[in-house]
Amino acid sequence: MISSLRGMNDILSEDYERFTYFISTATMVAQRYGFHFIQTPLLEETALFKRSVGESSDIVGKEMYQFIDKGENDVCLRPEGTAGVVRAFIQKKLDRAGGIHRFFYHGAMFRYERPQKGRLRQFHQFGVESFGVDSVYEDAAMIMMVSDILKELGIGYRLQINSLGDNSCMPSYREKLVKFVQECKDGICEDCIRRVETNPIRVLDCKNGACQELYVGAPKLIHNLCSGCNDDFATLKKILENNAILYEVNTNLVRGLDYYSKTAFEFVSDNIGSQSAIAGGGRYDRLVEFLDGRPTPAVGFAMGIERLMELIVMPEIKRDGYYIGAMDDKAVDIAVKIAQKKRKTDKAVVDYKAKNLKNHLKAADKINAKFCCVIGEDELNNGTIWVKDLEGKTEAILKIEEF
RNA sequence: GUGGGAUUAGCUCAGUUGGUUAGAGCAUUGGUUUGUGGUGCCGAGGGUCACGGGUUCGAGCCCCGCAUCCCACCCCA
Repeated sequence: MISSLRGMNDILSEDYERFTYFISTATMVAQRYGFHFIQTPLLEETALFKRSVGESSDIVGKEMYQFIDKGENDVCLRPEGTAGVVRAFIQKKLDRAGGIHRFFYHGAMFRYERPQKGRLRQFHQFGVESFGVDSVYEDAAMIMMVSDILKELGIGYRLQINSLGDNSCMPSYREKLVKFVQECKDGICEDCIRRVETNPIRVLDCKNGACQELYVGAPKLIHNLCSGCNDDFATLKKILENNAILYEVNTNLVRGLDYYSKTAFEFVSDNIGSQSAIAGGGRYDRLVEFLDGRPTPAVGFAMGIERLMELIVMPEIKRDGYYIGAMDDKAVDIAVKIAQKKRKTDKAVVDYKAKNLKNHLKAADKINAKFCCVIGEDELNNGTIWVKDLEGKTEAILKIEEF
């Protein structure tokens, strides 16, 4: 037997119901905020991710499905969604056109990781990207959008926010931090020694307890912001408070992708195990320029659909459509004909096997039909059909041509 | 990539110190009180015990390998 590749799952029946329910809910909310759908390819030039996500990140460093195609191009399956959207934005010259452009997307992402619950090699994200708005109100809108989606789906969460600073305050902070970490170098873990070289900010969210103890006195990003970043962060908190969004400031919150600046946020659930981040995002004002576009402020987020699917409270399934059966083989043809008529507007399922009324009712109940319709001996003789509303428990005998 | 646990019917799981034909519940399916369901009763089908080796007279059970899932690390959504 051939089975699916490790960390790559089929989505069917009940899972698919959840999946589409999520997509339609998230789409509805994104459209309410004025966002438009965008679809970008699953396969992109490897350089796109190296330049945007950053070579120091684990995603690019060791988790990409990368290969040389038949035209000798270095390509890879997208490990995240933002880079492709930004690439499309620039390629369509929307950076030159100016104005505001708001997109949402959803689709498969690929990372060669060791699978776990809530962590797959092929997984799905829903994300939005906003270009051309530098106001921190847009950052807040991102957070409120995620909050709205989660509320619609009945999902509880904790929101953590932080500010990563911008070009005028981040570099000097980084120097300060590197200096601090190098002073306590002897006590820190191997990973942190590597991080100091590659991406020093990442030491802050090291999970190693010994490291964390050493970093208690480390300079905090939040205390080293320039006045612009500081004001924006204060404004962001105020907007969230005004709109009744609960948050906690996590000064160690660092986004895993290099392109973020200023606002960073993460939505966390306590109910799905260790892969607890269900949505994350922030501002990335420098990325468009990095990818050869005109400097354009931007902010966005992404949600992990498989992680959310575990948490979604599905609305109650309502009885729907017609079940049509016969108690005599001679009536099956009539049942099929009726079904074809009903299918112009409704769901109709025919049982091709003659059986007694009780069994028809059982079968109709099993498929959650609203109406159980049966043609028995009497009905066959009179040109009628017996119809029972399984919800209201009322029944009637109708002329077939009137049904 | 590192460490740990699990894998028996479609699903959830029993299976004694290695010993005849591997069980249950649910699901599926047939019958039934001769035209009233979601909640009766009786029956049936369904398993190379993940896969590949080994030890043994004999392996679902012990040993080795391998795959997948789960957990922790790592990473992140």
